Amino acid sequence: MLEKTFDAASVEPRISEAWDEAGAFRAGAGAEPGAAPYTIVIPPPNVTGSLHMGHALNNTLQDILVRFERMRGRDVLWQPGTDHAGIATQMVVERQMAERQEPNRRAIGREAFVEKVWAWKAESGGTITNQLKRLGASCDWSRERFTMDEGLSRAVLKVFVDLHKKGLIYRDKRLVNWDPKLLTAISDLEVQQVEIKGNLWHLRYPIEGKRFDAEDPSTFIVVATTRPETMLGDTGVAVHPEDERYTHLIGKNVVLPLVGRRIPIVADEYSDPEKGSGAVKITPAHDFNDFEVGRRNNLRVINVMTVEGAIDIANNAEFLKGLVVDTELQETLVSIEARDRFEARKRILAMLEARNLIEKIEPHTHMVPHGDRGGVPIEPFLTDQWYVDAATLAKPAIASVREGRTTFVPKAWEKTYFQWMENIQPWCISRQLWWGHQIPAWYGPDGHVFVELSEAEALAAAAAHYGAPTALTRDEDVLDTWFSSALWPFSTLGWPDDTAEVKRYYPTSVLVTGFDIIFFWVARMMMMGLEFMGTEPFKDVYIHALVRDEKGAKMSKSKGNVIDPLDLVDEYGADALRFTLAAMAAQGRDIKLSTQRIAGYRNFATKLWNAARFAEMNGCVYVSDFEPAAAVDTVNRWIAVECARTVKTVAEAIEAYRFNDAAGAAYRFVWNTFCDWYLEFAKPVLQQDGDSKSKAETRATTAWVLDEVLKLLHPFMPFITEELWAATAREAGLKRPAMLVTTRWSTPGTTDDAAADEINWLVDLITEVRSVRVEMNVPPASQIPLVFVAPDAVIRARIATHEAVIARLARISSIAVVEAAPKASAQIVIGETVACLPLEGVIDVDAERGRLAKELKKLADEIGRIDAKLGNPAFVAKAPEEVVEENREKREEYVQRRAKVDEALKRLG
RNA sequence: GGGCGGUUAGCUCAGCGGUAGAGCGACGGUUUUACACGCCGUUGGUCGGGGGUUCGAUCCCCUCACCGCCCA
Repeated sequence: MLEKTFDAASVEPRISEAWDEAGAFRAGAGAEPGAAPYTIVIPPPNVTGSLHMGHALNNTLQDILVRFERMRGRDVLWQPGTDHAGIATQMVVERQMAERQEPNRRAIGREAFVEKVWAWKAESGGTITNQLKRLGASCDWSRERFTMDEGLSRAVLKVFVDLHKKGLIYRDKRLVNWDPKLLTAISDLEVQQVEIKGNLWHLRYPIEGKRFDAEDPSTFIVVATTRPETMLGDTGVAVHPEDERYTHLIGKNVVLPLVGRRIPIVADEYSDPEKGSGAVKITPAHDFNDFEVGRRNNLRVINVMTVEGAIDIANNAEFLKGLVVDTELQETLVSIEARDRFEARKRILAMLEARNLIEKIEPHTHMVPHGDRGGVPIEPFLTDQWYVDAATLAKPAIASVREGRTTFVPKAWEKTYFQWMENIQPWCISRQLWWGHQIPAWYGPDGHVFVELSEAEALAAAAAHYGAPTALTRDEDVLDTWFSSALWPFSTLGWPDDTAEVKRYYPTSVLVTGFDIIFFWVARMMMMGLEFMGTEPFKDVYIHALVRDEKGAKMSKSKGNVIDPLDLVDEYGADALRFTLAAMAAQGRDIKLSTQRIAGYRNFATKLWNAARFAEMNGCVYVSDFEPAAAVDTVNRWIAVECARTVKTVAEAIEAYRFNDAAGAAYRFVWNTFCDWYLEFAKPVLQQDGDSKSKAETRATTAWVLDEVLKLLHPFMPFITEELWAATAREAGLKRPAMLVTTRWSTPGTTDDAAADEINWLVDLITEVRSVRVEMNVPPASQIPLVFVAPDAVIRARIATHEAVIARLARISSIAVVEAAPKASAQIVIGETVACLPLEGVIDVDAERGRLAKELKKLADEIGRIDAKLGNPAFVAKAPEEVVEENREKREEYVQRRAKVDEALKRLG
């Protein structure tokens, strides 16, 4: 006997273990011989991460696809793994070392530090994969990969070296986004714009050759800036060429306050006459726009900061070049040198103020770039870094989507993809970190670079180049983590080795991910897949929504509105959470998650459980050769047809990534069709004494539908369905040939319109009787007679067939057939049939009259509406034939019904 | 400033050329032996405003308003 309720907490671990023991998730498990492959690579979560709602949604959807295709007999591989998350992981380990008061990484050296990171990974790196298992994610865990694995690292090396040899990776000196906290370059994508309430400082820069007088605007030019501390590195002032206020100054110099450098006033369209004063200071070493302006106008590039973002001028030859160290500059050097950039800002402003060089201070809200990991404002910084020529690699990747070889679902995301890909910038891939793939570049004594797969090959190349064996030093830097993630769809399958898995499982079937990493990851996989495999890495890209809190706010730690999916699993069960996410995963809209909704789907799981209990209690045991199409009883034929229809709907919806439609169709069938109606119809048969053919058929049908439902729901609710699959057999003393996870998806079914008509009539009848009972205030417990007025042969047969059901579900004491409607009764029109509830002395005749009159009016309105349409010659002429016909038929139905209701009303007198 | 998306029942959302659906809530009833995480019934919407195309518009086009997100 099944337990009274489904206990997710105790069942889930047991089922997980059983799947594991059966090897049910292994690549190809349960596949038909010769089946086509179905591959998904997991978006590798960050190894330092723990499961959040986004992961829960992302992996639930993938698991639905994977379980569905596995059950259909495809050769399924769901490839799991994690990425090494260079910066994040290095930070985690450094923080841990600090907490333990251990010497920092520089003190212990690179090798020892990297060892510590590996040790950390061995101990804590499995957190998120274990959490995914709790969700039921049916990845082939035996194939789990990590971007720093030996094999994946070889893939990285090969890609780097090959791209370098093709000229698609190169070293360049450019301004990069520098994180002064983490001391590394980061890519454009890792920069987040944060709105900051700052100031716009209007500074007076004295014109060379004039005696500065704060009262006399002709002696200075006002520049507006949000970052006054960078003024130390100013090498020009730009004004718009057509800005008449400044034309006379173009070509003149200003004397840079606090420093004394003569810097030119140049004309450049970058300067916006509408903004600030219309004149802007140019600091090419510390601003991306200024860098371009400087380049156009031949301005010097003077870096005035250290990598930590502190002022570095006292021993800075480039800064001091051409300067005379007078008392003013001496004061500046003493006061500002080595100060952090924000402290330097305060001091510089104070010094400018003291010299009356600040014209005004305007509060100014603007976007300030921050490093997404370090969280501090990034500093544009001039350094040598490695770059990927993304523009070249992007071209075939754009074509793939344009020409439909890879499709985004929903299609709207293709626009986003194109927009970014068509304006793509060189990708800075070097990072000044220790944790990651060290760049395979070695430098000779003269700085000549050798990029090879190994040190030995580099040395050999150097010997050839220099004509003698030459010592080399390896580039210290590592690669952006996304560089290795870009190879994920083939590196995880064993590439660059020529493995059977690469041949079989590449390209993958679909990539499931959130829109936030289209740029970071999807685009880069497209580029690398095309370049190295010659084929797009995936056929479809399904972009799902973001999970938000109930109010629609993005979940974030700082807002404190993060819901831990595992808390929900604990409270409602993994199945309920999964079903909720699937049901809410409508394309193109974010998910506002509310616990009420999850509770609702937990109730659904309970409903399913109870239906199985009911079946069990009534001896509904699976009959192995049961053939639904051969069923005799109408209700059995009907439910089999409804079930088959649902199977089809759900399958088509999953194929189209319409998860909410799939979940909705399954839900409605199980609850509203199977439980609310079929099982109720079955009760009189199942609960009659003795055995009958009908009882046996109903038992077999119930068991069969239940099995179909378990299969249908398994991709969404794997735990409860797997549990019931085993339990329903066990209780009957049977054993299933296979676990549900590898059992074949449901078979195509039959149609039977006659059965559907009959059951729809029955449902309408019962619903109407119930409704009238309530309206007429018939006490719920009382049984009342039902009288059919002159039914035809078909209806008579239906009445005879379903008498017991009608009596039970509509609480009817007796059913009779008469030629004329009894007086003072409530009358119900079902199609062409009139049925009466003779309630002489019970019903309120006026109320009944009102009820019928209301219905009559409704019918008249409908008919009027259709008449208006059909009376419109343009409609009849232009609308499609079937629409016109449909309206005629509908009108005919309404007219007939109106006649019946009208008669009923007249009978009341 | 540029781009994208949204605005449908009290709430959360489906639908997207033939005048609207679900879940939750609300209200009323119900301990009928699968299930009160249940059952039965009821209520509830000029589909953001305006204009256009069409025989017909929640659905297509234009426009306005408000709300998000991304990029400057």
